Amino acid sequence: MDNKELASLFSTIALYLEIEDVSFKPQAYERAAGVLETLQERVEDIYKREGIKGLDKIPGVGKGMAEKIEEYIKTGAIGEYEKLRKKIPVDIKELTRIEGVGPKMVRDLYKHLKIKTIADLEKAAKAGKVRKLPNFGERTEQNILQGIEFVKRSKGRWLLGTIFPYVEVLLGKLEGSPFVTRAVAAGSIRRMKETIGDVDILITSKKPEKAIGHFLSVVSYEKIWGKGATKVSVRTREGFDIDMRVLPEEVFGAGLQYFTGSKEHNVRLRTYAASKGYKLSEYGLFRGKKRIACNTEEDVYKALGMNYIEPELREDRGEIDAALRQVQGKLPGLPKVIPYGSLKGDLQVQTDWTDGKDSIEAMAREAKKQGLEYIAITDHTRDLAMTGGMDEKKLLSQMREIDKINEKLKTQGEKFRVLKGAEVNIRKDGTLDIADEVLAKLDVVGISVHSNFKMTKKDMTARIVKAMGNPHADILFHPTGRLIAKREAYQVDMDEVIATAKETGTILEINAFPERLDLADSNIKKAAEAGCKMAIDSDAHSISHLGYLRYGIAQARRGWAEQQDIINSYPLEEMLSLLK
DNA sequence: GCCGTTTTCGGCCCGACTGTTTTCAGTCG
Repeated sequence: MDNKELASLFSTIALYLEIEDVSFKPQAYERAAGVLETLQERVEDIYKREGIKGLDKIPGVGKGMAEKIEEYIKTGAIGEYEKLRKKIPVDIKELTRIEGVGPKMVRDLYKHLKIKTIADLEKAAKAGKVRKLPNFGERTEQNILQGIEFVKRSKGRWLLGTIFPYVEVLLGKLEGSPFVTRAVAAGSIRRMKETIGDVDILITSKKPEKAIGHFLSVVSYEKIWGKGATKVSVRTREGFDIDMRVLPEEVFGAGLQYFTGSKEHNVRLRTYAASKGYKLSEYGLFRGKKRIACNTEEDVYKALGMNYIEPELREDRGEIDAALRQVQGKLPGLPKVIPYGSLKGDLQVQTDWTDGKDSIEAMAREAKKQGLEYIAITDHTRDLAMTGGMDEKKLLSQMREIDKINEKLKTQGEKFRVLKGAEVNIRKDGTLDIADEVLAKLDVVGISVHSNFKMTKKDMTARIVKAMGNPHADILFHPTGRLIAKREAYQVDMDEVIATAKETGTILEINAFPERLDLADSNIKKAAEAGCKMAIDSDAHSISHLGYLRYGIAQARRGWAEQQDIINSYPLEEMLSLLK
């Protein structure tokens, strides 16, 4: 049983309770579901160790839900859920994925037409039955059909690395309009979440209608979901949604704060504001009718007695309390998260010696161009045959090649250094696939798991821990092996890996490749708290991938990491001194 | 059903847009 199943059950219960018009409970279940979704430890393990009391300690979980979790662990089912499902036997989760369809609509569709699934609904809508229901109409029926089309095609969330470059270009086009004063991304893009559901854009303008017209002229859209005086939302040709809102310049700060989210952060912030006698909305912070703050986000947080909170931290993971503590001079305050653009090197780069597309020299020159001072060439090793993995002999010959390139760069007056490295495979038994005496000659030894992903947690942990004990193993690359939306992380005890990293002085990687982003933010936070050092690497396989470093920095920021935690933000010699 | 700078009971974020209505409920973010 994993936490996600339970989270899904709870959010389904929330939907059922909304159908029944129960007040407040739905939010409670929804909140608990959100917490369980991202909880690191399995609830089953918590229960085994601390019993129902341990469950009660999970934020958002109280006595009632703790009992339901216990019931689920013991019996594999939750009676309450089964009861609700029997009463309204519909695939509510699936149906509410359709844009515009919520619990109440599901209730009516079931009541009148016995609709239980998306397939039922599609059939009824195509037959024109839906429009005849009370409070439904032709438009609603059309929207439902279009929504169903999207659900069918949708792959769900999009990788940050896919959406971010698109949005950068779009913002440039928006700023080019005389009707647009400012254009910024808000929402999960601004928080740099690893995946994005849809894109939120905020602009300020004195002529909202014209600004909206300009937006529609520069975006290639497939459909307009809705359009009002201050807001428009579209589905792009690429297949994701953009919500754009126009704000008056004077409330930009409050609006940006609100639309940046996260929802959980805002709920907590508003609740805190209310407890202090304020009202916070996208139009500002108010005391009674009087507006106290609205121009900038800094003003809003400051008026609430807090320091500015970076967008990447706004996930309701204790940042509000930390900001309050900081102002009172108490610890721990907010972290001073690592700034963008502060990396001096990249410690995982592949080249055309194995599965990369570009030469060592090309990678070096591009990295230099992007402001770096060093890169480590870390091509794959022997066991990864499909990439042309290098054996000791080939590795030694690559090292000679790197010497030549460094020499060449030096004679051309370029202040840049190419480091010798490798991405060495951790075999099933925890040994490495390159001999120690060759590893000793490398500047940077990365180690990683590329085979036997399906081992038990105990065996996988032992395998990785053993490899980290190798005196030449500098950095554990992509520590959990996950591929976002493609492959689950392998089973590994991260607490033990983090403890071993600290003990052995092994660096943990924050792999910036958009579909990896591995370590995940929650593990970065743990590693930083444990005092481990980390490295943000692009894992570039071509010159165009070197720009991925910014997603790694974003991930580090989301994990509350500071510049001192990240070894490749240090100058070369200092960085090297931190390796084994 | 949860939770506590309102602290074990009494609250629980706030506003825009849509589509159906004829004053508003539902949905979304």
